[in-house]
Amino acid sequence: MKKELEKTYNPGAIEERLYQKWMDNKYFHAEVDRTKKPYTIVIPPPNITGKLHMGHALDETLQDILIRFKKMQGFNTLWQPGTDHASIATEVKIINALKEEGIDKEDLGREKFLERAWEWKEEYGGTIVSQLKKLGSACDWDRERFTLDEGCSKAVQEVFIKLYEKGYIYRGSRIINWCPVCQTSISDAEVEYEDQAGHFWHIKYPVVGSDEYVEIATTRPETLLGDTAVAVHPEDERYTHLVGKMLELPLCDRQIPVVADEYVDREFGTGAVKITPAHDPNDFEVGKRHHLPEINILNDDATINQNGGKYAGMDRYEAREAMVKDLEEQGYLVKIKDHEHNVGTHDRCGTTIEPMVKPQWFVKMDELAKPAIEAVKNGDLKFVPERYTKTYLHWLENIRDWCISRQLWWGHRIPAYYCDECGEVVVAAEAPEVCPKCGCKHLTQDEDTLDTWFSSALWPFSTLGWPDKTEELDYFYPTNTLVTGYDIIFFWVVRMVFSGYEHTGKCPFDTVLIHGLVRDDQGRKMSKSLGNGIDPLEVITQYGADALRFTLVTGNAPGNDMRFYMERVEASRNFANKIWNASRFIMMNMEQADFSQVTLDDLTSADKWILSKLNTLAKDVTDNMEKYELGIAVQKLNDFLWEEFCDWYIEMVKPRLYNDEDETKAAALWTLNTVLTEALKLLHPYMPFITEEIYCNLTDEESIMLAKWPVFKEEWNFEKDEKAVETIKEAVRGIRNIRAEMNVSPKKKAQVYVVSENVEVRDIFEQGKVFFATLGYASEVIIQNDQQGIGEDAVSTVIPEAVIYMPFAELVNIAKEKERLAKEQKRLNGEIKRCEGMLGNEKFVSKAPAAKVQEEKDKLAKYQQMLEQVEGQLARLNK
RNA sequence: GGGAUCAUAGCUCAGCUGGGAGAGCAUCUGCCUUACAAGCAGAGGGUCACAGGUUCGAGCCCUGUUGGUCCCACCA
Repeated sequence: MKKELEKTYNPGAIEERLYQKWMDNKYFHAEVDRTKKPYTIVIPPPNITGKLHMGHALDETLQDILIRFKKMQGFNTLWQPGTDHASIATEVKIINALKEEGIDKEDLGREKFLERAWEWKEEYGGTIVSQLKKLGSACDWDRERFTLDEGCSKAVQEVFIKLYEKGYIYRGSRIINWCPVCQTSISDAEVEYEDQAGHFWHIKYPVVGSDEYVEIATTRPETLLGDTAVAVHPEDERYTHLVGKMLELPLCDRQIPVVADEYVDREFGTGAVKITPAHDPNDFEVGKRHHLPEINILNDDATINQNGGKYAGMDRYEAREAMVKDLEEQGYLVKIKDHEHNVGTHDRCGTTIEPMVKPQWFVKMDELAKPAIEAVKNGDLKFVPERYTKTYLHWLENIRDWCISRQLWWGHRIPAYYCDECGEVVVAAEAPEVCPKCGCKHLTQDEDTLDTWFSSALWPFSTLGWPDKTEELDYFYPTNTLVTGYDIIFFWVVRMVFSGYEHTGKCPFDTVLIHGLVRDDQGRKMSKSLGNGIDPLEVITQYGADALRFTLVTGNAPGNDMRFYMERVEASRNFANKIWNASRFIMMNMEQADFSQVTLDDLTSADKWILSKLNTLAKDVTDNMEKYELGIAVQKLNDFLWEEFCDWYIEMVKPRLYNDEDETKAAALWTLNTVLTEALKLLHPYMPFITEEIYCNLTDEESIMLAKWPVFKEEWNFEKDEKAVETIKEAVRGIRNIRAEMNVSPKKKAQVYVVSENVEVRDIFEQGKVFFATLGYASEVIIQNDQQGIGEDAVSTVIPEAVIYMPFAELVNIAKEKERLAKEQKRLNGEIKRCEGMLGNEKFVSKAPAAKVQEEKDKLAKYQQMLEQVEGQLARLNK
């Protein structure tokens, strides 16, 4: 007994139930099964601080589509889920939460702070997961992981020690990016540059023992306190005589040398550059070359430290103001010019970063980058779309060492121990009991934790059990497709690839599917500050997860940004409703006849036509999906289901369904049922909920997730019938067109004469007679080979090989009809001219493929024949 | 400064290896036709940014121009 469906599709009523069913039945769960080929995706782990946003929704939808598709294709699919501890993002949130309670992080202490952090993780870490479930994500939740869980931590430790022993991880005092608000170092990738309106302060540095002075220009006058030289270009004649001389550093009781360095651009500014090795990356390099001292003038919160004399204690910007004032008063300030410059900010908090020299841990990148570069060159790794290969390569080929230590508590603590006595550094999994060098027992672990991306870099294999040699790792790794946004290629993709090669010897995935950003209706980034974000959960509540998913893959090519607005979701919802109602219609009719004995021989042309179309659809959709052209695939599904299946096939079949005497009724039902079932399977990856609900009601099968992916079947390929039905469609469209233009009421039925001299065409119409009643408002269809019995007042439409006549008598507006025919005449003449032009071109005929030439010849014949008919009609009316 | 990318219907976007321009929304005209008005039928609307080139043939390939977006880069 088939259940009846409700009149409109109500996603809220079924989504939760179906997801629960999938979970209960363990459809998402994967086990090692050597008889099947694996297909694996690791989820880009969302931050535990996160709330589901549109970016996630897009990312997860793409992955879910691939997983469901591959599962139906027979792969043993694993979608490995999990979350990221997101060290800095989370730590900041917890600090803020503590602040509200009036608690300071330092006062609380590391241990207690971490307790709070774990509590916090338990409380909020589950939110994002429950939200992912609402989308329908077929993740294997039994295997859920966390970047800070035991296994992942073990992997991190293993990697750190291994790289340290290999000399790829080192500790050193180098210039790093410092965030004065978050009070931690950050990597180059985390610095976001933005153009800011600023100034150029021109300042005089007097030459010692002379009246001369050197004028320098700076955008950061406060760094003057840390200057240890002024550099000029070695070939700059303005300054050559000063090289080696000493300058008086204004406001400070110090003298600094003039050095010559090729780094200086003579054309820029005054051609003389103040060198502050401790607070500028370039100056740092210059300082190293000239053995200049590094004077740190900043505290960790970017206030001036004791090296700043009277300015000590001031904030960096306060000090700037005060110093400029003093410089002016003392006559050192030459001028102030407006100047736009690039300022580095911390991508998390927007604070202007301060370059500082600090002891930090780094990963040496040159060797590690090599296999990652090789991977795309030898084809082991492929980007979709391909253009992102360049982005990836460019970054790797210009990579600098990666600063991995962070002055944070929430994260993997660096497994390095320092001897309090002799300063020996020990890197080990366990704290050493005694110092291996001096034997004392006083060792202190490094206070710092690792960059959060250090652990995510290992995600594809740490989640599968690495460093242990697990069955899962052996079977599911390397994974297949990685789906992520172009904005984290540097942060994550690059690091996973070189980590994969280094630690497992393999590329962690073969394809990276890159998607763009989801923007608002005006093309702006969705952001909290703008308040223009659309909450995916609200969209799901209002329109259903299927509609949201459908929207996110429709009309978009891989790697492109998309605009998101509610009208698009409504269109998707309408499509879901269309499927729902078509299914409802079919199910209502199913019980009226037994179609279990129907064979292909029983099918009519219409049945074969739609079956054949479905067959092609299965092939096309599969091809598109294998090429990651999901937007195209979904468009084809939409067109097939809505136009071909609903608007044409179902309408064509109705007369047969409503007539119990009709011998082909069972065949119609069989076809309706078969085509719908197969089409639902093709649609399932995109709209998992509605397809599951209908499929189960329709078939009594357990789940569409267990169904086999439809493939092209030679026995469902009916070219002749496809052609025949297309001819009928053409005729019906012609009839409708005339009626609409003549303003004939749908209530007024009319006779339809089909005149064709071609027996085969007459035969097609003979078989298709039944369709004209409902589709073409025909009261009677007369098919003949001449114009016998057709009144002079009949209107007509010409299609290839046939003319359709409709006697409307009093309704006909002869003038209008002539106009219509004249327009058609003109069109055909144009087409003929085009064909003749091409065929008259000797080069076309000789160089174009023969099939193409033949095609044009056929078209020409067709148009000539039609033109003749149209002109015949005109002549008839002009009589 | 380097690189990527975009410019197609009123709006938002598709257009796969070059072979007669498409969708959704919007607009206009008819229809409550017993699956669906979240619907049906019909219509209008595009020198595919501009200028060259390759080709029998270009929205698609090449060069340049204009305008927009993004990424990278140490110009103090």
